[in-house]
Amino acid sequence: MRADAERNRERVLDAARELFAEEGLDASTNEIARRAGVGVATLFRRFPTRDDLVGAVFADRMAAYVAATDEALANPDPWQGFCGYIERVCRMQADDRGFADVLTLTFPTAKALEDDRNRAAEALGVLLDRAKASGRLRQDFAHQDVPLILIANAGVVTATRNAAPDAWKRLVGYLIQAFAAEAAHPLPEPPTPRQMYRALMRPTN
Amino acid sequence: MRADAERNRERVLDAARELFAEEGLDASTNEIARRAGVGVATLFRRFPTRDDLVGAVFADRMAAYVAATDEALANPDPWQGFCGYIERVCRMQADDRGFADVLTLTFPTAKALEDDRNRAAEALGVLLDRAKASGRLRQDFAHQDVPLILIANAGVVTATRNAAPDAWKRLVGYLIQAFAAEAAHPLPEPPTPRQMYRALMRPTN
DNA sequence: GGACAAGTGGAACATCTATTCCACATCAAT
DNA sequence: ATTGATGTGGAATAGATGTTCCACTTGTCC
Repeated sequence: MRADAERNRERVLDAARELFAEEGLDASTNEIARRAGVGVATLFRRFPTRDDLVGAVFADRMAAYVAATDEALANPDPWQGFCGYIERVCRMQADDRGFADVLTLTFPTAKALEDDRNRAAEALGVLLDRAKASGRLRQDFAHQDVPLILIANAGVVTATRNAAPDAWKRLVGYLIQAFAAEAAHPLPEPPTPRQMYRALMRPTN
Repeated sequence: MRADAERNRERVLDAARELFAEEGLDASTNEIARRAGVGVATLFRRFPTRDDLVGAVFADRMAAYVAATDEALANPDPWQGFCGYIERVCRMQADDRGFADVLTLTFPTAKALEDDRNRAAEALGVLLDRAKASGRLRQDFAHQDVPLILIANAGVVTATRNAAPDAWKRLVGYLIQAFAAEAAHPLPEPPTPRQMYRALMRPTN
């Protein structure tokens, strides 16, 4: 690849990162190209589909997402590890609206990110089991509750981003208290893993 | 107004009610007209702005929303009244995606609905005070937490409507347990009423 | 049944966005 | 410096959607 081409590729990635963070995954390609200071053709030659662009832009964020589970597991206190994980991931959503979309919308989003998502899900299982075994996380907490939280948080983050950028902390604060074993009362059945998978796979919107 | 015109007006309202319920407030005007079996001009003559249409379609839903606070107040148990209210309003969102939008998006939505919203907010204040006085609702619950719940629920409802239509019950179950005084631990500050107002007034999306 | 105000459908216009195309510019190997 | 592969910008195409316009139709009142 020619040196100038590589430079332009980076400029597109930077512009896309910015715009996705501000406006979510549906930022317009023309606007990305404009902000990058290149023609639209340049964008499309490097990233023929939207997925290619999204995959490239969020590769590092997804790596951080996977790393978050590992760090949570590194915490000697299982409950603190769990709480820290939830807070951290929700903060990542608050900091980047595009990333909030990536976490709550699998299709038609980059295959490249899928692997990371699966790896995160696996580590998450261990984290939850450990927290339950410690007695602090309620026994009826389900894996599927995690994407449920992420979806709820994504809604709050999107709606309050400008007017009340910390509102999500309040929601997460309530939820974490509800997850504590001491607060446990019977709950409605969680969605099945398959249902939740399909919800995440829904075509945009 | 001519009799046939009145008939067409009803057909437009019915079609809009259906489409808004299925697809949310951003259903296309052309599609509404098509489903109603009338030309687009007919729709626009009766409802020159989107607001006029939205206001007419959701007038009765908003009335039901106001009535929900009254019914909650009619419940002799303040805590049950509160819980029933939250569940009921969230169910209304789940049953009608357009209504979920109306509740979480003030602008550019119908002025006509604004009055109802304010009336509901007033009755809600009484409901919350009563529930707190009973000792079952935590003292640090804020008025602003109600729209926060509605926003979170709207996100879940929108995302899981097809794949896991009951997922919202799980979220609401957790939240209600977190609202119980017995579970109370310190929380992040709630957004100010003014912040929350501005979040609801955000231009669509 | 005739007249005319009221009402109508759908074409037309204005925007917006994604995507493709191509005449021209630039790089880098020689 | 030449050359040709590589890369470029922006105009053009295509497909949505909201909104307006107007030649034609229909209801209603006499």
